[in-house]
Amino acid sequence: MPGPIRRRAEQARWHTASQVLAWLRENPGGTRAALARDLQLASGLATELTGRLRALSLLAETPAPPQGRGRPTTILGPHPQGPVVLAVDVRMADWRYAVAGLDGRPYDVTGARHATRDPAAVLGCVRRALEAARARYGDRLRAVAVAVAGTIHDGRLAQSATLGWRDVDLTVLTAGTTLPLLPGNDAILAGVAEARTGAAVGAGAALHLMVEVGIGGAFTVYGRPATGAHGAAGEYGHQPYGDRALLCPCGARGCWDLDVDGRALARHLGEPAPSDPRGYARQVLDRGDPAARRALETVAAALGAGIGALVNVHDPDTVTLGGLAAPLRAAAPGTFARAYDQGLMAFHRGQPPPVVDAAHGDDGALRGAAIVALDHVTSEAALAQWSARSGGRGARGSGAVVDA
Amino acid sequence: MPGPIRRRAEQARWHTASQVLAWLRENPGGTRAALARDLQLASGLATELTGRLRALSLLAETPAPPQGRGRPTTILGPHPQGPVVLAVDVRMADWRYAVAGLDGRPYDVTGARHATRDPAAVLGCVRRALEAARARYGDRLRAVAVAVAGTIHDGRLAQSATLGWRDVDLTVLTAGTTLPLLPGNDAILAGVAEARTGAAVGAGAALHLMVEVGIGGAFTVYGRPATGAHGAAGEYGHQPYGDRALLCPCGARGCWDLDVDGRALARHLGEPAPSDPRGYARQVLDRGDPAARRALETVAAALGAGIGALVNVHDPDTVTLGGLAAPLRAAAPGTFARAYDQGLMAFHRGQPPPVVDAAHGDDGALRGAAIVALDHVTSEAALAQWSARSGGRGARGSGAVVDA
DNA sequence: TCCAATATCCTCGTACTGCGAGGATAAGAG
DNA sequence: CTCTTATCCTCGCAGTACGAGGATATTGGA
Repeated sequence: MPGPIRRRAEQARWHTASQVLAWLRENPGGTRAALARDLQLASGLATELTGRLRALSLLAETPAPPQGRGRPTTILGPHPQGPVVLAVDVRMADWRYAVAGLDGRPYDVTGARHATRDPAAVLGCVRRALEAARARYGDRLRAVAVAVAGTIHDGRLAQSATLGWRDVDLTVLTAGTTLPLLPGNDAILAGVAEARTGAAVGAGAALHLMVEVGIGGAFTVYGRPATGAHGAAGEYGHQPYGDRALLCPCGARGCWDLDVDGRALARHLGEPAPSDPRGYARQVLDRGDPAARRALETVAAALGAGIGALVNVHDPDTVTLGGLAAPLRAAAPGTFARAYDQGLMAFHRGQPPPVVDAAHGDDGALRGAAIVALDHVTSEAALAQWSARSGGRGARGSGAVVDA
Repeated sequence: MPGPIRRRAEQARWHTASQVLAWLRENPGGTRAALARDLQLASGLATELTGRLRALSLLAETPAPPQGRGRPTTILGPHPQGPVVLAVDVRMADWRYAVAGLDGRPYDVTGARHATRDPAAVLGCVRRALEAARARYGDRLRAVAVAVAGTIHDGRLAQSATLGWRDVDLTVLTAGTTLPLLPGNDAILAGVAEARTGAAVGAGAALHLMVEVGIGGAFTVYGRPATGAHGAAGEYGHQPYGDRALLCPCGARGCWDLDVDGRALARHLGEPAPSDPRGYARQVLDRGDPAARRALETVAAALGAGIGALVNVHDPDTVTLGGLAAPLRAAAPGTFARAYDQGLMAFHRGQPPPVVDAAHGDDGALRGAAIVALDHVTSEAALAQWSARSGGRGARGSGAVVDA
């Protein structure tokens, strides 16, 4: 078995606790009895575990409303003094952030438009939000995840066509703190959100595609993204599925990017390249004239054909469409479906993976960031740290619920 | 944490044992002291574990030749009565099989040409080999892995251009037995072998590409292949990187397949489509005339460009070339390198993943099959089964080496 | 030849996690 | 008020892992 071999001693004891917290996020509002059933915990262990986690401020138990006969159970939830994470999404025109506790529900979602798109200025705003969260939550703040509309490479933002940034160091966000920083591509994080809590729940292997300016995406396996060696995987927009005559800003030729967004629509309509391809595309989608419809057909065909090709690569259970991809398909569903089918290898055509619209809309990346940060916080190593912080572990026994 | 939640009770106790056996395969001929160091086992635990595994016929310990001062340690190896697996590789013109023990070294490699390519006849031959192994090894035979030059989909062979098969049920190989059958695409398994024991050792994320008839490949993360939902991932040959005017037998247009193998060479040379594209390509590689060289340049460019595109998708640490891919690159290294570079997104060009020739040559798929089968056999669940078979688990203590 | 140094092995007491039986508890149903 | 049902808590037991301390086997040098 390859991969990093972990030091067992300090982590093994947190394995089950980590599973419990993971279950809590997958089953918000779940009861303790359901937990014991799902995880196949012996009744005694359920008592001990919940008691321990309660003592560590990781879990809160509130009496559940009785539902039929039998002794009533308790509802599990995040502890009011438990760890929280900060999730940030830096987008083209604005940025947003939210705090999330162990149940995964983001709260205090706040946002602002960029005053200027200068990297230092934008990151300064994010840093201030982080400092505010640190002031408010103190030691409870355990991780920061940042979704960016651009390519991440070894923790740096290698490039962003959307923001016009190149090689920006993101570690300044947490410099001087011990907070773990988890930067990620927005499309990848949106894919994570779809796979965990969105339209691809239940799919083991899921492909998410998101059109904004160009196209990004993510392939997830059981909700974990394939990020590659440096976190730069999923650059589907730079697959040469398109017209080789077209030169992409990325330096390659025939990039799919150029065939599926507002720039493609403008080209097909014989109009000048739009400065805001996303807004332009939304506007073309609202037009009803035949020329616009023809352009949309062409783009939907390019989208469908490329998705078929990516299904050949990844063999997903489900494909989800985010951003403009959903309305672009909706504008020409028949053309899309035909192109998709024709892009598939024959044996896929019997039962092609369903292509469904994303469930999280614009919130995908933010939610994905929260998920990734919480994954980090509920890892065995992080739980061991948290436990050390709050001074030793919960005592055995004495598991009586002292009520909320 | 997503993914199938496993029943802990019966498997937890085999976790460390599974790690030990995995270590054994990664460190053939390793000593017990090295094991304890690498896995950070307490000295007492190392004694108990090796003793237990020895009692279960999973491990053999032989006195190590003393190397310096200090009490000599023992060399760990597979037990002579330990479990074995059967690895099979079904190729275009022939098929081969081998037996492997827990150290992963295949032995008794045997092969034969196909008398006929009829699926039933070929599978009959494999089945007879399997029966022979069952007769010889009895209960010690614990898994069978079969590499096939074709697309696997939910355990069936969906299609094979190489063999000319369509929708062949492979479960007949083990029907009537309780042996687990692990079918796999040959390129994927060769990629596993490169990642674990070949040219991509040490690379976390590795991309393997193999040209024979068309092109197949695998993306592996820490030696585990991304197989997709049905095992059909990695069909890079059917990416529309090529000329849209060309119709592929798979039903799609512009498949990369058609640009990188013997069929492409024949097309560029104005010769009729070869019945044996692989042999034809080898022959063109041996010709020195300018026309052949031009054709090889074109194919090398198509190969390099496509690999660049796939690096954009997967972001691997290393790329390995198997089958004809290595000589095709060698025939026009400059052209290949340029096309590769131009296919990459700009930020990859600073430190592009190295493209290296595969280390296992023709043995890759067979070795990969052995690796996958041994992964299965050393899984926690399989070890629990093996232990039940040999009647209870090894006694505690009394760990003295009774010498080989 | 004998002794110190070294590296490893084995033994044993301790700690912690997890199991599962048995009884206690809190509701609804009649 | 009692029976049924579902859940919770207590408690003894089993298994894995830790780590200290001593035993053991070899080399190198006196």
